[in-house]
Amino acid sequence: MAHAPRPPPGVGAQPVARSLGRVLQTGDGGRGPKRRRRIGRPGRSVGRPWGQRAGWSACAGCRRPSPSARTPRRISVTDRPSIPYRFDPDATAAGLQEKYDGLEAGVETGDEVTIAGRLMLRRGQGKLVFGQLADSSGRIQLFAPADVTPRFEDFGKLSLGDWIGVRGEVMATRKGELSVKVLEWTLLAETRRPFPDKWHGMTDPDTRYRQRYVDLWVTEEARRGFQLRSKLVSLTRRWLEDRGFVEVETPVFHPIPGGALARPFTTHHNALDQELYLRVAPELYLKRLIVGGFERVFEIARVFRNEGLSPRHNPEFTMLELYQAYADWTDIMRLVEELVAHLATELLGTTSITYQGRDLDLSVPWRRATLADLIEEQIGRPVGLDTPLDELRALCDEHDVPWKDSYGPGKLLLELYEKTAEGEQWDPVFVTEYPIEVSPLARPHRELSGMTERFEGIVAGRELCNAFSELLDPDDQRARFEDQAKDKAAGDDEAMAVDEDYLRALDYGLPPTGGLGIGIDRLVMLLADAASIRDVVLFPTLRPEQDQVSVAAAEGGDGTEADTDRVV
RNA sequence: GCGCCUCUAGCUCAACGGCAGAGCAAUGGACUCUUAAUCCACAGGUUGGGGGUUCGAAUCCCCCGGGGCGCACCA
Repeated sequence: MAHAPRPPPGVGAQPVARSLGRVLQTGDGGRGPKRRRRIGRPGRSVGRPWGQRAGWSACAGCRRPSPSARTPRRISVTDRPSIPYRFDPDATAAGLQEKYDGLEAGVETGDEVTIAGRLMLRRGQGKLVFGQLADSSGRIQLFAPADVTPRFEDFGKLSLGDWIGVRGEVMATRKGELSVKVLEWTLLAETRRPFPDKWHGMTDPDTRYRQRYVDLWVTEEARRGFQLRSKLVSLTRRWLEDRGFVEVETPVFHPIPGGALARPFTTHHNALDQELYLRVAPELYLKRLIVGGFERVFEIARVFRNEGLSPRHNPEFTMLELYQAYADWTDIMRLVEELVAHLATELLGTTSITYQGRDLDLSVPWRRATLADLIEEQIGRPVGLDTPLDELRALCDEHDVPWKDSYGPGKLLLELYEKTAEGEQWDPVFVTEYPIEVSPLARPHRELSGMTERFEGIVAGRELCNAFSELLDPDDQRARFEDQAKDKAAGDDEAMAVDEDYLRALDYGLPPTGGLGIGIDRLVMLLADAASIRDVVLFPTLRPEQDQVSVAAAEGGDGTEADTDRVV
């Protein structure tokens, strides 16, 4: 009710106020609950779910237009106390659907339950109202006959989207629809804004991302995706803990950004008067922990990269990184394929999945192929680190791969691979043997000079993980850092800096270690069949809405110079 | 950052140089078994913002803003 958009101030409020007053009047007229539920802590009587409310009738003359919403208030400030402080549902929609599955049409069970949720559909039938209540588990029909449901008139006037609590009897209608016959009900929250079309829902991506709270109620797939994400993370933790991995938390603020080739966000700590970077990877801290004696560690780390947005990139995203002492890259390959197959089996019941309409086989073992082999598959010519620079450059030109004079053969190979081969992969493949030149933290290959024991897992044409036998040698690491620093000095924003403390840690001795980083968002995309990373990130990074920017500007400025360094 | 597309009622969409419309939601009413209920009535708009062309602009052009996709960068 009262959802006419943009009403003139003060108009349209009267009838609404009156009916609303009734909605809030919870007098039970002799039809009180059989068992009064006690809520609040023992000894205190803070609001009773079905009890009388004081003050509701005072609202008729005090209505005024809502300051923010386009729709007028239906509950005045003085009415607010009639919303109970607690509510105790003892059943869920899905739980009832499961428990009473197959209940015969017309049966009244005599079982009373208390449920709560949003009213998502409503169908009036004169002296009978049908509703559909949605909670986090699912939906169930409400059955409200005039001679049974208290404040029947008001029940029929509830807005789609209102939260209500209901006590009622489990029954099946004559048509066989499982329902709860409403014996008591109370308003738990009104919606002052109309919900989107009950059939078409919400399709505008911008609105879905900005107002995820609405999207989650109206878009089934959205809920499913995020539930899957939650389960995936939980299963991953359990799986790793079962294998002796210890979960840790390392700093988000890094004095020296490291662990990945990426542009960091910068910020400033006032008390330390210190520039800090938001981490682009937790890698160097986790390897310090191996030095410190944690033999198997992992972190599910939110990381931040100051780079473009795309359907596959969000500036903040979640990486699982893990490090296992005494393991090498082959151990990590097995770990990755087993973990992913385990997650697919647990979440989807199979390793034969469909992604974006195309079959995808995640079953173990995954294919192994060298980076050079995959390039050759695409361009029909063998290449390697010993291919003359001129030839590699010519090949790049031939395949529209841009290159710079500073690129050595390793970088040229990587560029060729990424532009010609990576996107062509579909079923999982471990791409092995990355050049040292492009792998500043990976240990040199035990047999091939110029190469590292590094691999990436590619699934559905995109990188899912990056892993290697870790570089142990402090002198080699220092040399690699210095090469990176040279690039950085030459203007490469993504190059690493020399991290003296990390080198000191290596001086104390890092044992042979296998390490891994998996993009959790992309893994969820794969298993949730999501086309965009924004479908698996609850609140993806967006340009702020205009009026929010002005609010932020007005509230900012506490006089410190840090204001100019705010990370946006 | 560049290119293409897009923005119309709360939501989903029409109208594509000639009176801005429909369905759902809302509002008033009818209905005791509905399933996106149905039926009657009623209301709802600075067509993202600004400028221009035109007798006339939601429609064509320019600028600005939001978003989507692609490229670039990356995971």
